[in-house]
Amino acid sequence: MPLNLPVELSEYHERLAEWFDHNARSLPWREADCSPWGVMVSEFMLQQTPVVRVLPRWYEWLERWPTPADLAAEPAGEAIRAWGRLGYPRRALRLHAAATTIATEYANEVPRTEEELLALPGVGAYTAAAIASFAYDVPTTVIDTNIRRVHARAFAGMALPEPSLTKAERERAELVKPTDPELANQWNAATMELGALVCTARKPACDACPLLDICAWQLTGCPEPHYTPKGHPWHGTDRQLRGALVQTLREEHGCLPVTELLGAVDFAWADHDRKVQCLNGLVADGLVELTGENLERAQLPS
DNA sequence: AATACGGGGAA
DNA sequence: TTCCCAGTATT
Repeated sequence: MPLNLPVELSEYHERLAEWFDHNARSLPWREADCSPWGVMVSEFMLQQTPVVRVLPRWYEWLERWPTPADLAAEPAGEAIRAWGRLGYPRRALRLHAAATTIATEYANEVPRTEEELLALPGVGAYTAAAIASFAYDVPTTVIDTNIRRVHARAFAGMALPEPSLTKAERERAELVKPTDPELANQWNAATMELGALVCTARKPACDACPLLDICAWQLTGCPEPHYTPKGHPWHGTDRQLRGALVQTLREEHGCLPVTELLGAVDFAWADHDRKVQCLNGLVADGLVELTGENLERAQLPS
């Protein structure tokens, strides 16, 4: 891949490192005394959920469940309840399952290699790389939505990256990463932070960017995106309905008659059949459990 | 390669 | 309203 940069790569590395030193947010999972488990919990919570919403939940979780075994010792339903409204509660279910594996198969220590991490439920390419790099200083290549956007702009002159991650992007990310292991890990964190604070999707603060004069996007006149992202609906969807059902059970400690559960969720667009379908979907996903002689009661998994 | 999967806050 | 957020798993 021809990068054809206006300056040496090391110039990008040095500028971003300098910027990161002065501008990085102080986040608890970045503290030197944060455990790999703390990093892992943060990475699960941060999958599609912004930092500001994650922070309070993260403190609660780490205080209540300081190690994977502490979480594994409780029912999965407690994880779903403590997840609150972070969204995608299956993440809580998978984090609980991953904690169980770590407690039983890894002596309660979060694994260090990407291969082992990838085998855990809820851990994909990004999360495995992030835990390895941030918790264990493994100088691997981390690629998240922020890093993709920074690379697309700074190195390819594009307003936005392609809708889905490409092989070319992965190769480029390898190419631009510092060779020095310590610098590589800082580069991972710094690039992500630049994307979150300055090189944002909506209205980038280019005047505050340390790469302004060497950014390919700037140098080509900030072209518009070559596509328009398609938003996905929310109101009237199964996801809204499922979310309301789970939230009802979250607030209800213990079990609830199914009729009462369905009655508690009142959307004009959702008839009884639709609610039943969604409830069954939640049961199939392991997010809800039916109990009683005729499965007439519902609860979070015990 | 597409789609399902939550939820809230900013523009 | 629309778009975005430290994505993953399934089809």
